[in-house]
Amino acid sequence: MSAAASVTHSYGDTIMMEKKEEEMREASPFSSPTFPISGEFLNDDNGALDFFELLDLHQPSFELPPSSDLPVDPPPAASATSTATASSILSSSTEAGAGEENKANKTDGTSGGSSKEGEGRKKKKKTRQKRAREPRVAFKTRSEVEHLEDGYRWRKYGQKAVKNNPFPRSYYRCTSARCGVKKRVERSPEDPAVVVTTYEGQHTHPIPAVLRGSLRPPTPPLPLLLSELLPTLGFGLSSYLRPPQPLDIRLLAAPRPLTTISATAASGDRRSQQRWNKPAEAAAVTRDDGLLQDLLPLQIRKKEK
DNA sequence: CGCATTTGACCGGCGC
DNA sequence: GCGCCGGTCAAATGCG
Ligand SMILES: [Zn+2]
Repeated sequence: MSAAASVTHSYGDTIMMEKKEEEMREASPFSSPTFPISGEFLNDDNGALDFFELLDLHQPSFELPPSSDLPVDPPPAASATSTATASSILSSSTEAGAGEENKANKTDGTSGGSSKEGEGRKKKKKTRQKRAREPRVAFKTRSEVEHLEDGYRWRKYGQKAVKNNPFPRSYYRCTSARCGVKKRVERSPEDPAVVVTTYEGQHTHPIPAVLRGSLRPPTPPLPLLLSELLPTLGFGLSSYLRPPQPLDIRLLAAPRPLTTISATAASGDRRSQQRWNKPAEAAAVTRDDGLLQDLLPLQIRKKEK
């Protein structure tokens, strides 16, 4: 039930505007402080398990094994500052009863106008390989802006509207020649302030030391932390991890954001979910230091245009 | 002029 | 078998 479409209003205005962001930023620089961070990690062994799908389809009731070898700590709810929307970052409980489908407008011209001008598209690879089910890692970040800087260069190759989510999902691919890492970005249907970034694959190259002038330290912040946690799950994620950082001016205002890490692992039939709540300091993820400062000018410059 | 984004079409899987 | 849906391609467009 629930006409998901109508959800669009209130927040929709704020978020929906893609280009309008710029204006919005200038207009309300501090109205909604964006701050990180919440990360969710999930791994599909071979079944391609999406936590999104889990959320959407299975609802909050995860397939958690009763044994729950891992102590699941209920997030104390991110006690966000007063100004911000203090909501539990780990909002696993998404749409309840999301089974309704509101068919409003389909961009896809499957039916209806089937007037294709050109001709059949080129025959792509005959053997349509199903792509190795690479582990997927999802990060949840509170941010107004969708562009979260993670140090890599991405090329957008698609944008699609997903069901039960008024916000479109964007598909990116790493621009490096050999690197086939993909990433998709979307906003949480319930909390437009939350941006979920899902990475898929592993980079086969070092981080482009771009970002003019100052570059980030070669030591990835998060991996260290996870390296101790992941072994429990039975896979090495440390290689993939790279928490996106909201590239936002206002972000700087946030001193010590709360970091919530959640992991969902799927091994064959079993699924185990883990959640960690740690202060940012402990995670040391928030070593924004001078990095953001460097990015600032870059952002501003863009905004200007 | 090169490259990133935009955007509609197409495709393959899955459920009815 | 058809239609829904998520995912990808590629031509066109925009931007520096
Ligand atoms: Zn890459």
